[in-house]
Amino acid sequence: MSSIKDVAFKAGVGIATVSRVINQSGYVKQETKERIEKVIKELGFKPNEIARSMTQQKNHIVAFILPNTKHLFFGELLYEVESALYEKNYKLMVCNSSERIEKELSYIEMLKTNRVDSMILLTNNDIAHLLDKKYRIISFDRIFEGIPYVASDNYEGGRLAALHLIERGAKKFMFIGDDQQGSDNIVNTEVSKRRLAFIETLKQKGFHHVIEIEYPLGNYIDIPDEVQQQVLLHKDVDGIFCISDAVAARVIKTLELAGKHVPKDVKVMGYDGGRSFLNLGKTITSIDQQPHLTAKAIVDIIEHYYKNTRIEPFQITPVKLVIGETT
Amino acid sequence: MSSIKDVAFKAGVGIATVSRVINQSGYVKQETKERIEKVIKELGFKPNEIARSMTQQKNHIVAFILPNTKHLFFGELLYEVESALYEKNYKLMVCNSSERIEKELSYIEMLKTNRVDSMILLTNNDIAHLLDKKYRIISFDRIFEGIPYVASDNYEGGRLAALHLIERGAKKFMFIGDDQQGSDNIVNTEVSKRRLAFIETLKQKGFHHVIEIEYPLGNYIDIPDEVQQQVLLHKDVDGIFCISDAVAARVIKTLELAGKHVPKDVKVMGYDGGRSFLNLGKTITSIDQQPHLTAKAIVDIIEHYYKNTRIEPFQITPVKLVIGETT
DNA sequence: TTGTAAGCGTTATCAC
DNA sequence: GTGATAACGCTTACAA
Repeated sequence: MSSIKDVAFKAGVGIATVSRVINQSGYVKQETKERIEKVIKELGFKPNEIARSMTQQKNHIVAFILPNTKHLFFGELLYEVESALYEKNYKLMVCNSSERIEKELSYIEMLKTNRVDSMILLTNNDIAHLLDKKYRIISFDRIFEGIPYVASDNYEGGRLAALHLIERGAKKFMFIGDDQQGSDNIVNTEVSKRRLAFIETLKQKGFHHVIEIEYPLGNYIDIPDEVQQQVLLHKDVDGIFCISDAVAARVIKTLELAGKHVPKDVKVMGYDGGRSFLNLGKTITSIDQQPHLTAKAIVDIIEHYYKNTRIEPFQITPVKLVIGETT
Repeated sequence: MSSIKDVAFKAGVGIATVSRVINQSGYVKQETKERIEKVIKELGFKPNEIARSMTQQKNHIVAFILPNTKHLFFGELLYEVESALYEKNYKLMVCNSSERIEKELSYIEMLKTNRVDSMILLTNNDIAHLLDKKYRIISFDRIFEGIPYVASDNYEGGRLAALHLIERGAKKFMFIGDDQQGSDNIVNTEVSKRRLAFIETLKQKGFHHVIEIEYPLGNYIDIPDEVQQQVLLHKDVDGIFCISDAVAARVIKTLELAGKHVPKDVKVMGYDGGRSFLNLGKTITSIDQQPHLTAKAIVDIIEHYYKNTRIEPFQITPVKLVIGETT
């Protein structure tokens, strides 16, 4: 690959002038500029980004640490984040943590070694004390002291779910989620507000008894058998709000296998947007997190980091009720 | 961040010696080594990877260009590729092309500008002539002249599908796929062998008439209404093989809405592995591409590139029949 | 308006 | 065993 030197030599100018042309910085005589551009084209010269990163101590690469890219919501979020970054000319590195803290840490090292210069963090591990504030870090959904975060409006999501189930005529409610969502957990997560809002809203409307099923945080895909048993145990429940569409799908299947009709006997809602394209049977009523909006908020913060402008401590993006066939 | 210079100064040695210690190259007296390691720890020094890339003209970053990360199969493949690369200490950049050729080209530029030093390409666009053989490029599923590629055993997949449907008692067959899969297309894809094998195998078993429905390549998620109408039109068909689980899911839903029972009236198979965790209703019988195996094959080729060892022109990885509730 | 040269943080060569 | 020093390809003072 030809370098700036080759261009300078062939055009009979100094390398600084070539640099000025490719960066459109400083003054260059029109004539010189054209000559240089011609040579650049002839040689097919492209500036070496590694060398640029070297002088600027920045590479405009963002790392996204997330549990995995298999979960439908994560795949969508990743897609939106990458698309939004692309517009602004940042590049995205994916880092599957599989929820393992040691993998997360090894990825976080990339900030110290200048492999990436900013990082989006989506984790349930309590790694706050390991996050150096001097780096450009953004958290999604989890609240870490001193780290800006982005989340969709989980409280509103829980509220909408409660109101919708009430409107559909449900009288006896259940909430199903994984236990990291509890408000008294080590990791403070925005997600816990789904349950909170759901229960508070029901209370306000006169429904004081809500069955809460929480289970150990899993792989986002499978839910334990006990949960399914619990669902069948409470035969009078007719309105169920699940922490995700994946959980809702399982719950619906469990109910139907047991001879219950959804939504006639039981109304079931999920969370994330119901965009499950492999949705055999019914489409799920859900709360859409609108990942394109959270992605935009994340990229906004990243830009503020790079521009050294003021960063809001957090950004909450709107959610939307999506009515499917399960309520 | 402290540099190698700071370490050298504080340890009272030259920078070359420090370099030898961090790279475990060349001879360093045990005593010196220990002193340097102590200083490294004290300073929290980490070598700057940008500078390293500078001298080595390599950054061990791999780009993965793919249509999107929303499709379940892509999300899985991405996960497996990233995991396999992680083991070997490579980093992965994701590049959603949304099937747009200009985005693909802009990502391919990253090879020229040294932002990444190898690339996995998953595309339906005919960009063979734009791919410079001097770069480390690997294609998934598509055959481009002179570019090594990896694919799962699509022929075997089609064959297994035919045999399974026959075994389940189907007599009248249909294939549903998108038209880029046709063998006479501009882009030569391994995927076309699914159809080929399906039809050839049926013929061998005495079934000579297969209805083939092909439609313009879509976004991998929606299938056109016409396809669904076609499905209902051929009332005597009782064995359908679809190009993906996503398509199969739609077909099944269409059939069931029309009052047909799957699998009693019609047996339907998909492709990709049936791991649709949002699978309400029935689980789909499918051909598992075993993305962990293709991922491994891809990473193998990448390693050969870096080591400058001989690269096989292609790698075909095994598939597996997964029996669900739709056949 | 342009060119020279220092510097970014490493690695690698070559004396000592 | 070890330490200067040149390179890697660029940006950016500073001088001309």
